[in-house]
Amino acid sequence: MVIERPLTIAEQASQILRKRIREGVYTPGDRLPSESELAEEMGISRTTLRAAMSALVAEGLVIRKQGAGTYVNKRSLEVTTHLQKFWSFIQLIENGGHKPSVRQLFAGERPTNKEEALKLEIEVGQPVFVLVRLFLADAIPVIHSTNVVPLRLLTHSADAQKPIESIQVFLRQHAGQEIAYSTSDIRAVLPPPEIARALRVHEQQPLLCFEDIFFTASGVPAVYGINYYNEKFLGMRLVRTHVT
Amino acid sequence: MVIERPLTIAEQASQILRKRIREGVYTPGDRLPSESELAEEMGISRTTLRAAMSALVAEGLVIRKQGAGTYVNKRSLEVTTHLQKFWSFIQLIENGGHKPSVRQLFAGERPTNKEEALKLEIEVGQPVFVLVRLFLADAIPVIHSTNVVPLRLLTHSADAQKPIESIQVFLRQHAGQEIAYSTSDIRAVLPPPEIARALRVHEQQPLLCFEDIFFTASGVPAVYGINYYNEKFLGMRLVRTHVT
DNA sequence: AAGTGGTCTAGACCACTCC
DNA sequence: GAGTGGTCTAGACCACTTG
Repeated sequence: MVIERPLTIAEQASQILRKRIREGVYTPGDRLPSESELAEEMGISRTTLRAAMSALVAEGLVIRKQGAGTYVNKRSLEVTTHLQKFWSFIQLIENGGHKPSVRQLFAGERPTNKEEALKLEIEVGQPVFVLVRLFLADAIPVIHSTNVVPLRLLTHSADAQKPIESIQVFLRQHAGQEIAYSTSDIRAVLPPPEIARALRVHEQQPLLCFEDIFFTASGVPAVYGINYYNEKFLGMRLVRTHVT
Repeated sequence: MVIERPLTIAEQASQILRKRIREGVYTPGDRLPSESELAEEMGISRTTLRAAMSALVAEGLVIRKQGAGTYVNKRSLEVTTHLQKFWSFIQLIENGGHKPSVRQLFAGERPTNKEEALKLEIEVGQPVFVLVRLFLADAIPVIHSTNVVPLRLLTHSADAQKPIESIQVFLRQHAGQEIAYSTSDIRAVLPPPEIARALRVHEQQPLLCFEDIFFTASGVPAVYGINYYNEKFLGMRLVRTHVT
């Protein structure tokens, strides 16, 4: 059971605007109604509408021009991935226009190795829960993901059978912990033989590797993840908006 | 001559807070004064202070806990790069704690090739201004950067002698254009021989490759950039904050 | 001059934690 | 219950473009 926080007014407004763009009410290159008009139409303050609009700006969906208006980005369709907020690989693959699926390769306990212990700030050999998954886009393996969680964080024991959707949800359910932030080290690597096999690439094929650490609000490392990403099949595109 | 926009109140407040954290007025793990207190102290509204604080949150410098307070992230020091922001490579290297320097390998005109023409949406063979630079951290080459600008955008001809700091500034000065947003495709590649030589790595050493396109507000591609990044010497770390 | 986005305010109410 | 951050409002003034 997942508890849903009700959407804020600003989030609802964002969704309405996103939908209108998607459905062509506002078409690429068009100027949107002014902020005041939209705010009045939706019955919200201009401040709140601006907050809603800022989300679209950050996504590169619209572009603000002071004194002139806000325009639908002509290239909004080319923009797929938002590294800022990509939390779920499933969504990443869906956004890329592919059919996502997951194969759970391993889920169980074992002692930590040195690397993991260092990153999670625990003693070597302490037990951890390990989750290895393969994400497929249209049945082609694109991401190999390994996640490691210190066992002592898990209050509710994990059911190894049930597939796990996202690490955030997993932690919330089994540890009562919320992720406050994460760091990702981005590297280019030649894949270890096992990974290359799983992703069906040559060992000489460079892969993107994301080494993530997820922290709770108290600054405790809760998850250590190593993710190999075959960007040949699934573009990894980052959008940056010039902040004014 | 560069025209400086005066800093907004929110930006000034951000800087003050950042400075206090850096100088240890607020130390890692500490709770900051409440938003109301800080706002009153600085003589600004709480709304504005929150905007200032949000910047620090996005950087992972502080962590907000509803009902409890705002805390200085214990790991704020480990956080170096913020991919979200438009970065200048110089700053990137400085943030990594190294001494930056630039070697300009080439600056001049030539006709486009097919790839560039495609990305810049111009005809093959149209003249472009090309800038090839090598960025060094403590005299070690870490980034090989090639930028291509359609020549017809450049109203003020470029002085090939003068070193160029950043593409944004270059465009502002020589084309009167502002960058509104950019897209970056992130890939892992084996470097072409020339790049490998410049960065002093083996050709079998995978490198991160950022393929950037910078757009003006009207959605016109203004710069096409290919940047090879040797992350072995300079970590590329991304921070993501869990948005509430 | 009119209209647009950019910034800021003072104040309200709510959800949450427990300093 | 007191104090904190989270959200929202109505309105003001400014900077900018010319829809």
